[in-house]
Amino acid sequence: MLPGMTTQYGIRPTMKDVAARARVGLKTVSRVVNDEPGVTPETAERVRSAITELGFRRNDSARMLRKGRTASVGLLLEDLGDPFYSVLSRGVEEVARSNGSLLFTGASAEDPQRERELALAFCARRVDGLVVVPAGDDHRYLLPELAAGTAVVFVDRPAERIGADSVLSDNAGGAREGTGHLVRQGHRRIGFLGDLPQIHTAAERLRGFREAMAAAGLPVAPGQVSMGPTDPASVAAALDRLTGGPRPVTALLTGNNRITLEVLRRLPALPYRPALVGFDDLELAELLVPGLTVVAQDPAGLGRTAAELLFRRLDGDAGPPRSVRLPTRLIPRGSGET
Amino acid sequence: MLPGMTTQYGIRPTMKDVAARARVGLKTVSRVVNDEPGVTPETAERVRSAITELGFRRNDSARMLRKGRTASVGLLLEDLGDPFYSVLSRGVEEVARSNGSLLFTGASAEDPQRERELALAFCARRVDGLVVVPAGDDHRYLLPELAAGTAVVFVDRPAERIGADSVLSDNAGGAREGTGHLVRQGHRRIGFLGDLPQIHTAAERLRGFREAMAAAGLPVAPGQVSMGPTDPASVAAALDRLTGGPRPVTALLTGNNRITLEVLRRLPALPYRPALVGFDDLELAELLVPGLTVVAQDPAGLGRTAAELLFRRLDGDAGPPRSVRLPTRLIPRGSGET
DNA sequence: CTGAAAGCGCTTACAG
DNA sequence: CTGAAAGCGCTTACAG
Repeated sequence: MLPGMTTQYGIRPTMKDVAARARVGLKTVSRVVNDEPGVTPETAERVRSAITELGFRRNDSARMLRKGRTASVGLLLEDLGDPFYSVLSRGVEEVARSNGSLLFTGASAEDPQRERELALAFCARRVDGLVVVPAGDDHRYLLPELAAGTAVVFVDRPAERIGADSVLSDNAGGAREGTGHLVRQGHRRIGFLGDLPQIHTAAERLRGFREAMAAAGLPVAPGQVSMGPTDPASVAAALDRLTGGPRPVTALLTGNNRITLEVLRRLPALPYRPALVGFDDLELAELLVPGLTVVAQDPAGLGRTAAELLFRRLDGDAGPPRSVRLPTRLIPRGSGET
Repeated sequence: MLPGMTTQYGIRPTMKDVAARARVGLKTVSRVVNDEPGVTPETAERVRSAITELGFRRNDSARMLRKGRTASVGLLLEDLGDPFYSVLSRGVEEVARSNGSLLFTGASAEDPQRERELALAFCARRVDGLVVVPAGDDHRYLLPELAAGTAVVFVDRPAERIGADSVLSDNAGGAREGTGHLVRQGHRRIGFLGDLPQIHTAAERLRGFREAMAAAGLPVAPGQVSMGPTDPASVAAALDRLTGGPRPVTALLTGNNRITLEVLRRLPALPYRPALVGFDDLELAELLVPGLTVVAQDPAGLGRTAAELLFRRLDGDAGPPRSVRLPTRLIPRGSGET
């Protein structure tokens, strides 16, 4: 216990307790706690002593109930442990902090039901705003919240069936660039190994892949594309299909960091080594032999941009829903230049 | 807007509004909202209609002000984007979710002042408990909070100057094992490249290194140890010192994932290639050539264990402060076996 | 089965 | 400069 403290275990002193001890009114305590003017130095000093002695700490939850705003925002994403999302969340946290907001975080694990429960739980706590990496494909459940004034910005994937701000990477453009890069290396049978097709980013990257192939006049046989879950076994099976048939691919564009990782792990087991471009950068990519060529997104930028847009809305910006698109960047390091 | 909804922008309906519309008392609405018994089906139905029509959603912040517990916990760590901490936070999040709690997250950026501000901000929101990766070396500022009943568990690094639960990796043991491994490969001049010595984990790992060297009867010259900041330039300079003098080290134990990463990046620039064991596993470690030998921690286990301990405290466990130590695991992959 | 009153810990709007 | 009353949106403890 601190010197002079008289706190009792499990009992939090309130402003009322402070007021009693300092022999002043409640409002005077409130003035001192909030640095409002109009308190004589002597009175203020008496209040401050009482605060220290009792170990008083203002209850911000009660305060916010009265004030209306909670100075908190919710961040909802797939998986806190995924490097892509963890860097994204760092971006959101930085902006939240600099705007004086606390951050609720939750993971949906790609489950629409869980996305909805978490988003509504955040809203029930009356967060001022929500940054959402959506898992579901229908966000109308947020309409009452939007109507009530809760700001919502979607990031990485767009809002579905409601009008809301979104911040996305140029997924199709990135896939076009990655594919075009492989085409320029002379590849004609290029494979695309992507995530579940109902995931927006996966569909967009597949679209970019197809566009680039079409632009190069190259056909895409069904056996060149595989969309599905990204657990190790599924990716391994898909890789075997793309590289194992009568006409195996000579190059591969992998649809996200988890897929790229699994493909890299399986590469030694393949009968040959296809050229490889991965969507998303990996931390040791440059240290592999050959270095891993990637289409890099800017996860920190996605998070920062989404959060900045959110706070602009909270500051009163009431324009129509905005859609921000962040560019991707091709980084050749060797694996895609064979 | 949903069919039949009459919500007005920026105005949230309250239980009072629902009660008025359903022509019942406030308490009856409360009963329906909380699935309490003692409401006739007809009355309940009238209330439910009013809830839907108004788009009512209970204000959980107000609820918790009255109930006492907030069903939320705070997680405070160094950096949300660091893979080690992001996996740790996933562990905390999982346990929080399964205990029905929401999670506040904040990053201290290794700044004691920021740690304190964030921890107290969480407490001001009246989180039920706090999981803290501490940055500072004096946590007495939390004494009033502990006294008031807020549960606090320290993770990755211990509490300083207060008694509180902690969940740590066996840092000294892991460093001993990594060093011993290099000794068994025949190395005699082994270097240790660690984080700032005031960081508990860094000091512990250095201690383990020294113990293993002493146990092997090997001297440790000052030029074999470097403790300092982990930005790229500092690590590069330290590496040059350890490998550049008249008696360069033949093997190296690196003190954490950031340091290992920087050393790996600089390795090609060195005149020779020292054997290398890294503290912390890296995602692509097995795919490097040679594979990276590591002393792996269990970050998810640290997070889960800390959160489980926290909720046990919240469930009433009032025993003396507990200190849990999680084992590390040596994973030989090639870089340490030369 | 139903609801009016008091209270959770603050701030707001006023009055002195 | 100071403070009593009302209210934020709920739940608790009672009474009918």
